[in-house]
Amino acid sequence: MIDIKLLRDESESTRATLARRLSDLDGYLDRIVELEEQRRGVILSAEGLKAERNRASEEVSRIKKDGGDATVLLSGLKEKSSEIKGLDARLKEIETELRKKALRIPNLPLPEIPDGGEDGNQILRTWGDPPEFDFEPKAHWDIGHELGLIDLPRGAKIAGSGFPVFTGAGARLLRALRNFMLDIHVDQHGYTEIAPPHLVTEETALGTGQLPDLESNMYRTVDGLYLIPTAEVPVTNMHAGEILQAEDLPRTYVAYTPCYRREAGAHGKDTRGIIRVHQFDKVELVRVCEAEQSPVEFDKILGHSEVILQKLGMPYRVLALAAGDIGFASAKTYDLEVWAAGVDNWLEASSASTFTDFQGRRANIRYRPEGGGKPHFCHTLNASGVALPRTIIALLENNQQEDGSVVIPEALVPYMGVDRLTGASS
RNA sequence: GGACAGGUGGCCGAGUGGUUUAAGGCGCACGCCUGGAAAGCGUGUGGGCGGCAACGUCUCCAGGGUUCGAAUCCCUGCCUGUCCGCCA
Repeated sequence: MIDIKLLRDESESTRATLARRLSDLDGYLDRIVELEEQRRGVILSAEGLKAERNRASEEVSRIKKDGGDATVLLSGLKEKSSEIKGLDARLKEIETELRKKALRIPNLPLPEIPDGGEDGNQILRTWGDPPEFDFEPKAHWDIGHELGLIDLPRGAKIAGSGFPVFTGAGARLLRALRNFMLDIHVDQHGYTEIAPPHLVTEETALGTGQLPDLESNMYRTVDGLYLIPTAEVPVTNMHAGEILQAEDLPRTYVAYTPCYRREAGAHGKDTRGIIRVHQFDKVELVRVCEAEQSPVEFDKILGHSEVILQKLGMPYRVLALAAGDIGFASAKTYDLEVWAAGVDNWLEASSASTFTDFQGRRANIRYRPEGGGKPHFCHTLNASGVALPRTIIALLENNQQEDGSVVIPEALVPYMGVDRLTGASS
């Protein structure tokens, strides 16, 4: 959520920063500032009256105690009281609209990120070399079908397109990758493992910023709960409404969960196979830290994601997203795109973001500074560590052999139990 | 799902309409005492909003209502506990 004081006191620079997102918010911002002024005016009048009422009430109490008659005083109070009630109702209206509007303002992009929309994204560096083949590499949907790993038609039969079924060694591969990633993040990077609920309340989805912006991208149950689109949502919100101690920060969490995305109207290009699906598995990293620490924390969390791809030997590149391309809640996002030889493309396998105090403000996650003092909003960060389907795509496509088999990366062999997928076991 | 009992500050706990602008205790912080510590004594100790500040105001699970005035009375919801039912 935007800090309305910023909008009020540093209006021009704040508006200029928001304008980097390339969406027109001026009307909204004007209305917010207007409402904020009204709000303060009403508070001023209401509180003045309340102070008078409280003093008079004390007086009534004293008179009654002494056995006196307070009738005269009471008749005047009745009017005052209804006036207060009116102002309070008005205040509530204003605050409701103000909150509704403010919740739709995206986060302020950090100064260092590139300008522009998707075209402004910058490739910062590349790790590893795309593999060379003496034959025409196949796409993962063919490999997955031939080796009996992925059954798309049956998934479509059960739940519709975009719901893959993993079978045999394919299912084992998911399990192996999940455990491999969790082990690294827990044992080597020091994250606390979390197994969160997969359904969350509306308030929770508001806290991390999926609502109201991405309403159409989430599955909603008849009970009003939402299926999580990422573990970020339940995990970050664990601390909603809490005041943490600075010395307990950063809090670092890793969670494996399925992710559910409606992805309305996403048919067509780049959606074949399991590139873009309605349900997929992901290992997610979340860090909650003090405000000053978030730049350092960003480098850490990004590095932790990279380790996974490096250990799996997957070529990838790091993309700095432009201000017009980052997500609603993000202040800065780097994507890790993994190379996939069969589809001949870079695929986003991880997205690392810092949300500065945006989510902290929405979910009311605060910390008390060392040495005491008023609480501050926490900064939150997350990164995929990493998403499974695109890792599987890269693994199958990059490691395929001319005989149709797929070599398992060495680091994953202990988890898979075999060093090669041949289709024999599926 | 049904019945009953509850939800008060960091924690325990008192409080059934008016100095509760929340008693008391624990914890914590500071001070006194001490060679040092413990004990003891004293002082302080939540959050939000408005205000340059003084200060004001709100906050006893949440939201409505009654009243001049609500932690306290009424309604709705959420959560917790116990028992029963159902169930992986």
